[in-house]
Amino acid sequence: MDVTVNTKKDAGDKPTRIQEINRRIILEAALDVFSTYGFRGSTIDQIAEKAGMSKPNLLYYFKRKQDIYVSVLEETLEAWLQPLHELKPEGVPVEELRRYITRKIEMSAKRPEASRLFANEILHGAPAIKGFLSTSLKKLVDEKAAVIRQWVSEGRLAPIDPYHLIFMIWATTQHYADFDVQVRAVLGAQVDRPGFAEQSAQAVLSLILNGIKVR
Amino acid sequence: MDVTVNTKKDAGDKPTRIQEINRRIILEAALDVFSTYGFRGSTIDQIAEKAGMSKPNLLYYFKRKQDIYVSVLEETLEAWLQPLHELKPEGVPVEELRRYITRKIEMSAKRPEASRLFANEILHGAPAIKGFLSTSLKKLVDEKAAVIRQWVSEGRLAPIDPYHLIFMIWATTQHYADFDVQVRAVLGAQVDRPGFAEQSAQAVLSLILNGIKVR
DNA sequence: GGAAAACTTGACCAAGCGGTCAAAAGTGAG
DNA sequence: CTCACTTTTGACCGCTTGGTCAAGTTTTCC
Repeated sequence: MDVTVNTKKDAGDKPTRIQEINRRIILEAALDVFSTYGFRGSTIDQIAEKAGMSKPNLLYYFKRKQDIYVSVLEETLEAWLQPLHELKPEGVPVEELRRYITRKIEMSAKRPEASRLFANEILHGAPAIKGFLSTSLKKLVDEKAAVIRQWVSEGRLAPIDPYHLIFMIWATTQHYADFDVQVRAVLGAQVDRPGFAEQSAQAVLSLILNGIKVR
Repeated sequence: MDVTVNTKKDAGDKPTRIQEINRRIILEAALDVFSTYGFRGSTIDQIAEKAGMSKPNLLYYFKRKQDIYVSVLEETLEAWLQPLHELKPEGVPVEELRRYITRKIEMSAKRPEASRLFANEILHGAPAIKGFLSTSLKKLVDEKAAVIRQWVSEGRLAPIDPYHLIFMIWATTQHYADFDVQVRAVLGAQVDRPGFAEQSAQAVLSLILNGIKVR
């Protein structure tokens, strides 16, 4: 699997109204299907049905299954990394991290499919976004790790390796989306009670923030 | 996909020497393949090749692809939950949790394929082990959550919801196995430097333990 | 050593799936 | 309205893959 995007009309031709609408519909259907069954587990027919069109019609907009997949991935990646971009060196460390964690939890709760899509992609070796991970993502993380390290060296955070801190935040915030069935199996119906998301967020927040506060 | 195991000689017939050997070989090969490509992404041929036998021969031992899958899952599940079993109410809370976390990290480091196998299964809705999750796993977690809650109520741990604590431990300890490519993309070669595993373990441990220590 | 049972495999089948194609139906600018 | 262009689809193709089968080979046990 390579990373080439190969949608119809890649060249500058501006898309027609119908094209815009149908691309959107397809990508939404594809996010649903891919996040549930993974790349290999999903079929073009499934996506086509969910999008309410015939398979050849779908293939008219995206020439290959991979193209749909990569497009969905690219579309969501941007939004996914946004919260980390907003971690500002000039803020109060604990507050900055609190906001970052809160935003990540919100995103996982609001768009669990997106979370699962990435989880699945990475779990299987990230064939489609490996390049992205080791360039853009690495750059962003390096940058923010430096910020955190600076905070630590100023004594405004407990000493902790910034990379590991970031990984832990990722792991915990995405857990409830990615492993939803497991959480449900253990906690049962209470997962659907109002306030559950807030309660989880509170637990994650308090544990991590307590762990990094200077004492 | 249902949960029926349907291996040959399910009935009491004791397996022959050859059967024992070949089942083992197959299950090992299957763990490798399934953990890398997921259930749908794996083919019987791949497993057969890795196991060094022909496809029909493999199917002589496990009648269906699912049977292999479920067997691998069951085999590893037991070991996977062992550390949690060993969380003892009579121990010193922080030390008990330290040991639990340490053991979980060791397992993830030593058998990342097992971790990925579960992650993939759960990510896709746990079709094969949903029943197990909501019975055995739930029972075990309920039990240990009660232990932790008791510790908290005795003031020996900072107040935290025990279920969320357990989820966080799972999330963080499995992250390095499940999202290995991402960790590698960000950290580069240092992942392979000796001592990296210990360093990660230290980071996870110190953050979680600091977060739950009474202050 | 030989029969019965266990094991192994090449050849094969049917279903599923990614992708093509040619022809029909719809759309919109002049 | 018309004609060029875009969009839609039924039918189809070839390859992959899960699973079968019958015929061969090896092991076991007397």
